[in-house]
Amino acid sequence: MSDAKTDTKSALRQSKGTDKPQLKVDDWLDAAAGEIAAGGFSNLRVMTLAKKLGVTRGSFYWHFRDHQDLVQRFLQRWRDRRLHELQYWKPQGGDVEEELRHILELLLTDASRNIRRLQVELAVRDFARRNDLAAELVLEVDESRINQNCQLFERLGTDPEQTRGLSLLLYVSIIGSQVVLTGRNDDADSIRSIERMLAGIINELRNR
Amino acid sequence: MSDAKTDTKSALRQSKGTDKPQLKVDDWLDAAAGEIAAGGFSNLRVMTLAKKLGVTRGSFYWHFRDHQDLVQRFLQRWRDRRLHELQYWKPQGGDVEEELRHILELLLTDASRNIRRLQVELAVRDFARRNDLAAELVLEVDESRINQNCQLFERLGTDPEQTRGLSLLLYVSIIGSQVVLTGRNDDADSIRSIERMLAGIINELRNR
DNA sequence: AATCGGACATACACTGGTGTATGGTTTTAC
DNA sequence: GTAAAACCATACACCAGTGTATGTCCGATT
Repeated sequence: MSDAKTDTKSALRQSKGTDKPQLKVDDWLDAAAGEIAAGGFSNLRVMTLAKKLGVTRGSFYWHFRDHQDLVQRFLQRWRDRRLHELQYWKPQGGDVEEELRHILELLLTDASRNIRRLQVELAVRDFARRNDLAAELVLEVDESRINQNCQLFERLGTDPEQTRGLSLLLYVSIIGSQVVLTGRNDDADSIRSIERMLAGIINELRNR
Repeated sequence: MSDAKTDTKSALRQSKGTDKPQLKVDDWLDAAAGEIAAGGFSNLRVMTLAKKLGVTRGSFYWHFRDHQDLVQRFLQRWRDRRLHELQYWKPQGGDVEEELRHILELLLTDASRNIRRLQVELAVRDFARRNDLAAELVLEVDESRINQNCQLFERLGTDPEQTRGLSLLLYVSIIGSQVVLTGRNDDADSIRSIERMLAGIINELRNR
């Protein structure tokens, strides 16, 4: 009996690869991202994660204090990454027209490509409606991204009075199109349509 | 013992009011709306509903087959109501400017007033990402509302080529602003800002 | 080579939630 | 006013999931 157990165990270890990559916290968080993307935060089960990673829950409770600890660390990592990726865009200072087109492409079309990141973001956003920490972090991220937009429009020479409004409109349009259009058959077409619309509007307002 | 029981029971009935309004299906669905608004579909517990309504789960399982039945009927009622309320706006055919302003007011500012309806809508939308029926119904509602917008812009004499794009933009902006801005301190201000922005844009496009 | 801590397994207790069976009590219809 | 139907209570079996305590293996350090 105990022999059989040992057999299956070692076999399992081998099947997981000759290298035995012991799990780090980030591995758990990555797996959590999968679950959250698939079914939201309410679908985040410790058992499921463990099964998915090929270990038992005993491992989990070594890395994390409890379920809530997992959630909090996940949220914090999410915020850190979202804030960090903003720094990455800033330079690029060349032609304004080109940049605008590029930004829109990046924000709308490209964002709907890596569906995983998008699903997670929507899940976090939904979770923020009933979790204080999530709400706080989402607020922080939103604020940063809207400010980013403001800086963009300032550089494009938009009427300063309209800068904030335009930034807001752009942002809510992006989020809205993600919420409404993702996973539809006319997905790409509609996004293109909105993208052209926004580009037209911004040009219109600049040339006045 | 049985006397005591009967006493407490009758007392309880009295405490619930001299009229003893036996529950109908819609009562359960209304209560469900409350739970869903507060914590999403994953927060929809039969026990909680029963406690909230002052009855036991025995009542629930008379009205509904099971938990899933509750969810399905709730979704269907939601769709029916959303589709029905669209009919209610249609006429109003007077001044175009006035109507535009009115529509925007209605869609943005007014919508954020009755927070309950909004919370439910967001919850349904989130649920639609992992439930086929919800996804189907949300799609249906979205389609109808976007078409509604199209009809509006056609009546306003917008360039027919841009009608669809503008309708989409308006819709995703509304949903987006609901997702992003609800429950913030600068809630109303930002919504106003977006509202003015959209009004300006639409006017701009019409006068060309 | 002995040990010590990191990483995981196993087993148990406990909670919260569903579904079902059965019986009791109101309402309604006639 | 009574019988049927609608409505609700009680009690049980059952499951999924968490948390915890304790045991085990394995690699690195000295």
